[in-house]
Amino acid sequence: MADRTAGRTTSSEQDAADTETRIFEAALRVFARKGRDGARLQEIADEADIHRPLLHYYFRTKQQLYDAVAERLFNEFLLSFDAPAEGGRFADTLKAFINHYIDSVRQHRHAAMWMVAENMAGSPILGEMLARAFATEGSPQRAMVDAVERAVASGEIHPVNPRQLMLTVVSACVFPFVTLPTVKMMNPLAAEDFDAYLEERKEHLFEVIYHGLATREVTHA
Amino acid sequence: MADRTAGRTTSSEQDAADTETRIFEAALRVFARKGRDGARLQEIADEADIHRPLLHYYFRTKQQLYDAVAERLFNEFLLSFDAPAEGGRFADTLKAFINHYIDSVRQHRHAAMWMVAENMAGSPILGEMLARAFATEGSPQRAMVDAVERAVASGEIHPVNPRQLMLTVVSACVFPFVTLPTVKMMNPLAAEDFDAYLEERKEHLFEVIYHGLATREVTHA
DNA sequence: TTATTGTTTGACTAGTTTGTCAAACACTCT
DNA sequence: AGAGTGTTTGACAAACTAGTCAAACAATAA
Repeated sequence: MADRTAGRTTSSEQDAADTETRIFEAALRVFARKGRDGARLQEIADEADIHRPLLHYYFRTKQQLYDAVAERLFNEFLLSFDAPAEGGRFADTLKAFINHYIDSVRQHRHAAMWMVAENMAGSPILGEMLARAFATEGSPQRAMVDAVERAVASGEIHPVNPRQLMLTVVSACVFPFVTLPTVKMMNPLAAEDFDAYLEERKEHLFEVIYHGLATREVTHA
Repeated sequence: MADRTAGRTTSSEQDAADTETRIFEAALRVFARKGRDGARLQEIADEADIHRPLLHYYFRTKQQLYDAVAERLFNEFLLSFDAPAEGGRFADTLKAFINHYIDSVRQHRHAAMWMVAENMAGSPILGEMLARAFATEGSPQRAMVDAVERAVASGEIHPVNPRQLMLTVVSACVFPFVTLPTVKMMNPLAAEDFDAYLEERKEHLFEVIYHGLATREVTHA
């Protein structure tokens, strides 16, 4: 790869940056569609509108291209979350989290599917990144755990394992995108107007998770 | 493939059936591990302990082998569900559904991941099979929808879109298996004793979904 | 202008992988 | 035993694909 100096960007440097970006974005799309093994470098090159050997010039090998795209993608995805507001009812925090998560996955559907594929292939990298995020003071992920614990302490919600809860919420937000064709076939609204369906889903998730299904409150351990 | 007659099975017919079965099971494992594109026919042959051309003798092409395994796998998975009991509280029905679903996915983890991969590749076949199941009088899937509707009518639970609810439950049950490496890294118990973790998860899911997080009941539309 | 540096191109290679085929084999039935 | 059927084997071919390379090209700096 070119060693770009700190000085004024020249037109060739501009071209190079453009090329690299185009490769990057094309690779993102193709890998997301076809998976690492199904993707062909020729298809990526075509989609980036460059000659195939340039892929090797910028990213040595297919695997290195894949890894580079994956790492940036995962980072961007994790960084796309805001920390929940400190004060206020947990109900609002939860609602905001659900809404934000669904919007995020809708916008970064490729990234979400990529991460799932990586997990199914046994890769630990998402786990490592998430573990780092949870260990980082002030990260949105950590803040969410704290918010759950505060809400339990304040008595707003029942005692609950925050990690189980987060997994539940994330599952319910991400899974529909991962199984999109099935969801669209099973739900007329999802097929007609997916955005409207997602709004319905946001409401549903909040109602079920915060208030539960049962009509009368039951004391439970 | 051999046309097996209706008469007494001969030893060669037995051998052939064995071979076919071994191929089938090897293909299941390899495809589940590597995906359709990542899987090599040689690896399947090795794992089945046969010569590679036999794969073509029994299943014309790689794609046909893949399709054959996928179809049987999906069918078995859908058939592995029992219809919920007719009477009794919905709470019990829901609890049984969650427990059964988690156990089912644990046992057929390969199938679940395969179905997710197929969806991510855009395939409609899971949707088609599920749509058929939902349309079939007396199927477990249909029975679950009915149970939800009865529970709403009887006032045991708040009004809820049964399909949204089922998607939520299924998401929360399947997703942890799909993201297993991450789950194990984020939750010590999952890494140490996954079965115990799943028991914890069953409880958590029922509590959250049936009773909700909130400590006091709030009237809502 | 000319040298230098980084980028792009087309041609080529080496390895892999699916799929075919004819011959060898095993088993059953007459 | 011998014919007939279905199964297994080893060798082969055809296609594809990642990766290499040297030469052509473009832009800048001296």
